Amino acid sequence: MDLYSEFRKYIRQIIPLSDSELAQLQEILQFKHIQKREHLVEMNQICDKVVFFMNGYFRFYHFNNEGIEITSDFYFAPGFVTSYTSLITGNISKVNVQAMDEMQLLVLYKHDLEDLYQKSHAIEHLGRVIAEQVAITSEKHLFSLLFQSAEERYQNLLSQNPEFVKSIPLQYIASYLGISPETLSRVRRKIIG
Amino acid sequence: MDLYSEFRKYIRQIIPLSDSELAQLQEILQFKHIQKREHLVEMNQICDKVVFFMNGYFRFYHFNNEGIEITSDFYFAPGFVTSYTSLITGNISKVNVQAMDEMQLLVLYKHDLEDLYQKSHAIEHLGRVIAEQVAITSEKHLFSLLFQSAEERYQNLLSQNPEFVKSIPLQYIASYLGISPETLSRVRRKIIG
DNA sequence: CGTTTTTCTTGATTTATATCAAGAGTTATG
DNA sequence: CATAACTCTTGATATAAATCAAGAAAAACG
Repeated sequence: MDLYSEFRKYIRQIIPLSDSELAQLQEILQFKHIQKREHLVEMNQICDKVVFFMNGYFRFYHFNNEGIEITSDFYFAPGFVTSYTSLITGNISKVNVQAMDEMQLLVLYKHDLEDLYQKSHAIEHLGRVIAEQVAITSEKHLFSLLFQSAEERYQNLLSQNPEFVKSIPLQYIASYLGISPETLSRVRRKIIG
Repeated sequence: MDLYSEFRKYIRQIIPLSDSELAQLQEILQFKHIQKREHLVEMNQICDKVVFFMNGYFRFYHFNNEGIEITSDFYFAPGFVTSYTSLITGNISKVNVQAMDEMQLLVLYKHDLEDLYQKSHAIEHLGRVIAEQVAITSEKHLFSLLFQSAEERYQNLLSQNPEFVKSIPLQYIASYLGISPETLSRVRRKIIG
């Protein structure tokens, strides 16, 4: 199945769209290729697009005040990815968004998407549902940092997002959990026994 | 100005709504009174409403595995408040939502709101904008926990949300910043000099 | 494949922050 | 307004996790 078919299938799983609305959405898509380790969004630049992808995953990261790289998020296929806050506010992105595999992308530009939101109630609805998912995911990560210990956070990740632990280098997982790679290594040894 | 007028004014600041749409929205509002320290949402119960409030603030909190109360969020007037994840997913709320002042509330029930979303594109748009704001706010808090030290987080809060530090007991601020009250006290002494 | 590069683990030490304990302010209340 | 009930601060000590350092394991590459 090609990328466009996958896209339609994915959208239809979220909300029912008429053929005409789906066609409208598909009309604004732009095809793009991205290399492994290439950046979809660079820190300190404004992000004006959302992309759809069918394989691999993206990593979000940031350099803190000591110049240390901190990973804040992962987005797995299939789905949409963007530097959400930058897209919505129009301010510069605080994070780099990096493709962790070679991928085919379908790009939706903000300008075109906003036009569609105005034209179509159903597509506006899609936008709301996606915004709600982003909010929920972010809150989950926030709560794990605020409410749980390093070990609980890792256990929680294992049960909630096993694909993270399977596919992502542990140094990035550690950073996402707000701990050092050494601490994660010790937590894992303790758990596995 | 009464609560309903404030409500209309607040909505109009976010998006332009016709008189008829505003009337539709106002029709589903239910008036409610809440006492200081009373809970709008109880942990482990499903939240099926959003409320609008004009004074005071709400505190979100949770009990961690050791039974310690952790504050995760504050919502200041004027605005909407709800246990967002519970409202969207229909699952039980992980947090208590507590009124920190005596307040007058305008309640919107999920069921009524969803009807309106379907009927009115403009109100669906309002829902998207609010979801986006929730996502952005949550990401900001998440980033501060992941990227910054205790001291940086407090400095950041002082500049970004000075009203928090002015109105909220320090023990709750400390918890929101992911640190103990004693550590916050020491950070403050160091900063003020 | 064998070599280089990256990733992960382990131990020793340091550090930031938590915890414990007690007293000083501050706010609420009979 | 006096007493009680919180809230905040300060010091002493404990602890979880970071950092430093080096080697082992795994992955990438010519």
